[in-house]
Formats: sequence, structure tokens, C-alpha cells
Amino acid sequence: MYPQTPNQSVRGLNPHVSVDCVIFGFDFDRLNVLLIERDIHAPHKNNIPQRRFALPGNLVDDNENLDESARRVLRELTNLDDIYLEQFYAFGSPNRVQNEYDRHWLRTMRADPDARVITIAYFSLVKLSDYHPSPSSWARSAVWCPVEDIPDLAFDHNEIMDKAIVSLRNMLATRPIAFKLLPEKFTFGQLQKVYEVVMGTTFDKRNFRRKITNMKILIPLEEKQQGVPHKPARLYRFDSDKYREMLTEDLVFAV
Amino acid sequence: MYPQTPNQSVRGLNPHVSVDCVIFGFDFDRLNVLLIERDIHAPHKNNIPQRRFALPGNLVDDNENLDESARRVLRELTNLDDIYLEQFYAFGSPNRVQNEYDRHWLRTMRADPDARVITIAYFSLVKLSDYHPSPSSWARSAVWCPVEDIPDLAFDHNEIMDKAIVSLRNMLATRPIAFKLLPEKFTFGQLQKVYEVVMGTTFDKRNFRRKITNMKILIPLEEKQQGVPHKPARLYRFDSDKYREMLTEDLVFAV
DNA sequence: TTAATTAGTGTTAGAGTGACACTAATAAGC
DNA sequence: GCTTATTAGTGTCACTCTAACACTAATTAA
Repeated sequence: MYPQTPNQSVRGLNPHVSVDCVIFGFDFDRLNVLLIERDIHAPHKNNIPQRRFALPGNLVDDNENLDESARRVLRELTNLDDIYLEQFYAFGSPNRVQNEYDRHWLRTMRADPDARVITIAYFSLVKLSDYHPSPSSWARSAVWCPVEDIPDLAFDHNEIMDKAIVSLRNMLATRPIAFKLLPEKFTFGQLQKVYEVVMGTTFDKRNFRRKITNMKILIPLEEKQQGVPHKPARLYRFDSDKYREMLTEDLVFAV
Repeated sequence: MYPQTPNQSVRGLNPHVSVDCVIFGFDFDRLNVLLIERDIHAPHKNNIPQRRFALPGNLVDDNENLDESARRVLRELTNLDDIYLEQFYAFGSPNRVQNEYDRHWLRTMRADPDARVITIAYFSLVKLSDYHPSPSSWARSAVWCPVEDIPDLAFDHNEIMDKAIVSLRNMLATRPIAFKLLPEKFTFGQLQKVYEVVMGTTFDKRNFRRKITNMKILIPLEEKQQGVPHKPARLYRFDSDKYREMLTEDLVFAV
């Protein structure tokens, strides 16, 4: 049981290639990212933090392609499935493991703990409320952490995070992925909030409305918000045919 | 000498990770890509082509990061150096090696020929006339091939090529890299040609001129083309301060 | 009744985009 | 020296997009 080498023999894990997943979770308030806390088998040394967070990631199996691998690893560590993952960059500095504690942890986890590992990073953006990560495998916990409060992460995961945010924003600016984050019926205000939270800015309400309206992707409903302590907003749903069209277009959403 | 395993023991090549380089060469006429022809140690079987082209690529060394590796591999195979390489995607299907001939070739080249290899792909765009690739290492020849005439390539290299072109076009559309392809003094016609060849379209001359002029990146010279059998065009050079600014901006060049 | 909160709306000035056709300058060929 | 072939160079118009800007309306809570 310890050191724990999860099915390594059965699976044929490639000792040199891993995948890491940056899962952004949107909650109408801020942008979060999914971190896992390591199960600590290691004895605690002086000055070495006892809690250590990381992006969900692990070695690639020899029979699966990278996309499948990212999906599996995410599932194994967090019990999240059915998440569309987009590859965005490979990180392969020989010095990815600098921290002594990380090295120690690898020794408890990997058959070949000193192997130099290149990692292929993926990101996704999901509705936080739809996913309730629960830790498994070697994760002690799996938590949503606001992107402004990201702690020091394992390995080069802070660097991966930074690049992921850039990729996420590029994605949102060119593809209508915002709609995946909304309930079926939503208001203009909610839609705008998605863009604002992810992009990290604010937009002019009227200009935003006009821009979206011109895309002709929203269908207005004869229904309003209920129970809100202010003027209730009209509800909309989005036109899924139009949405599918736009997924393959070259559109640029620069509000 | 045969099978040839280039310094594998000295270097510590990672058997599972490679880099591949898609070097686009622009020659004012069309877009080319740099291919290497394999040195054929293998006996020729029936129906198996005797010439086999591939993108320059090789295994990553354990002491170098991915960018360095791409650079080294390109140098070793083609004697090209000082080329800025941009990483664009990682390819890692377990079935990257399907062709029998490719498998055979790997057996002649690699210490661990059946290892499953993930490759990190890079691209670059250079002025063809500036670079004279000469084959070395296991390359029999290194040739510029027009992108319209790319033959069947080794492994999944055709797939890599396709994705590289998309990345190249995105790059050209957002960064003023076209200027690297021109001589110090150039005409509007030449600049437009760069965009047309790389983007694979044509643009309206007047609109193009206006767009570029508005960027205020060109400095008109008191000089004209000479020796051309038509009205000689005015020469320009580009403002390198402005150029550096634009490299970091979010500009979109959608002519 | 009042306060707090968010929804909802239009205009204007400026910049950018796409479509479009003719004259000018040169070398080459005759 | 005339003609031809070739590329350079130029302006306008209609349209769309963009950024900036302020007030009224509807609801709940206190």
C-alpha cells in the first residue's frame, strides 16, 4: 500500500509524460479553479508545508491518447467526468520539480520518481454548480479555489495556471462557450457577468446588449425573473442551431 | 554503425518524448515547408516506397527543455540555426506509428524502437532565401516542399502539418511577423504578397494599403525599385520601435 | 412610503470595412 | 519609337462597428 503505485503495472503508465488539467469553475461571482490537495504520506519535515495543492494530473497510460488521458486522470482524481478538455500547451523544463517536498511526494507515488516528466496541459470551463468534485486516488481533497487566491502550487503548476488563463480568455473571445455556463433560461445580466468574470473586466451594459443582439443567438422568452429584489429581467434562451454554427466560425467577440 | 543510434547513451535521450519542427519557408511565390528525406538503411520491401519524407524531429534530451530541444533537433538534421520556434500542439495518439516502413525505420534508429512516443510540435516562418538547409545526422536530404505538394509523410506528420498551417495563419493574423520575411527595403506589393501567400487568399490592393498605413508601422523612403519591367514601386522600411510595441499588443490583422 | 437595486433603452461621433476603376511608369519586344 | 505587358498608385461611398454617455422602470425590503 505504501508507496502507492496506482495500477502502474497493469496500466503501463508512461513514466515520462503526464497530463494536467486546469478546470475553471464559474459561479456568477468569480472564477475558480479546481485544485487537489495531496494525500500526505510523507513525514513532515521542518519548514515544509503540510498542505500542498496541485492541479489534477498524472502520468499517461500507454494505450490512451492524450485527450483520453486527461479525461481519465481528471475522473480518477476528482470524480468529474464529461468535461470537454482543450489542450493548450506542453511544459517540459527539466527543472519542473524543484521543491524538495514535491520530490519527496513523487518518491511515494511513482515507480520511477526521478524520471523527467513532460506534461501536456488541458483546460476547461464549467459551471461550478454542476460539478461537485470529490477526491479519490491520491487526492485528499478537491476544492474550488478563486483564481485570485491561488496558493503556491506543486511543480510548475502556477506557470501552467497563468498560461491557462490566457488560453481561456482567448477561447471565450472567439467561441460562444459562455452559454454552457448558464441555465437554460437566463438574463442579459447573467450573460454579461460571465464575460466580465472570465475576462476580468467590466463592459458597458448597452454596448454589450447590442453586440449580443446583433449575433442573433438569443431567443427572448415571455418570461421574467421571479423573486428578485429589483426590477425582474427578461429571460432568454439561446438558439442552439445558431450556436453550433458559431462554434466553427471565426468569430471574434471583442466587447 | 548500423543500426545507428546517435549518441543515445551520452545524451540520455528520453525514449518517450520527441519534438517535431514545421519550418515554413516563404519565397514570394509560394509557401514551402522543410522536409527531410530519410537515409534509408532498411532493405526495400515490395510496395514499400523507397523515399520517405518527414518533418525534422527527434527525441528530447534529458537536460534540455522543449524549446531548446526543438532548436537542437532542427540544427542537427538540417544545419539551420537561429530560428525562432513556436510550440503549437502535442500529438500523442498511441497509433502514431502505423506504417510498416516507419516501424522498420525506427528499429534502425532508436534504442527503444517500440516505445510509444508523444511529440511536441513547433513551427516557424522564415525567409526561404536566408536559409540553406543541408542534411546531416540521419537525413539524406533536406528540401523545401511547396505546401500544396506535400507528399505522404512519415507517422502522423501530415496531421501535424495541417494543424501547423492553422497556427501559422493565426500567428500572422495577430502578430506583425510578416516583416521578418522581407528585405530591409520593400514595397507594398511585396508585403501584400507575404500576406496573400501565407493566408492563401488575395486582398484588395487599396484596402490593404490603407490598413497597413493606419498602423503607422512603415516609413516611406525616397527611393524606388530599380530594374523592374513596370512602374517601379516606392520602397519602405518598417519602424522597428513600433514593431516591437506591436509584438506584445493584441492586434488583429484581419484584412 | 422610501430606499436600494438592477433592468432596460438611443444617440452620436468616429473608426474601420469592403467594394469598386482608372491613370502612371517602366522594360521588353517589335 | 511605338506598342504591349505589367505592376504601382490613388479616392469615395455606403455600411457597420465601437465607445462613450444618463435616465426611467420595476421590484423587494425596511
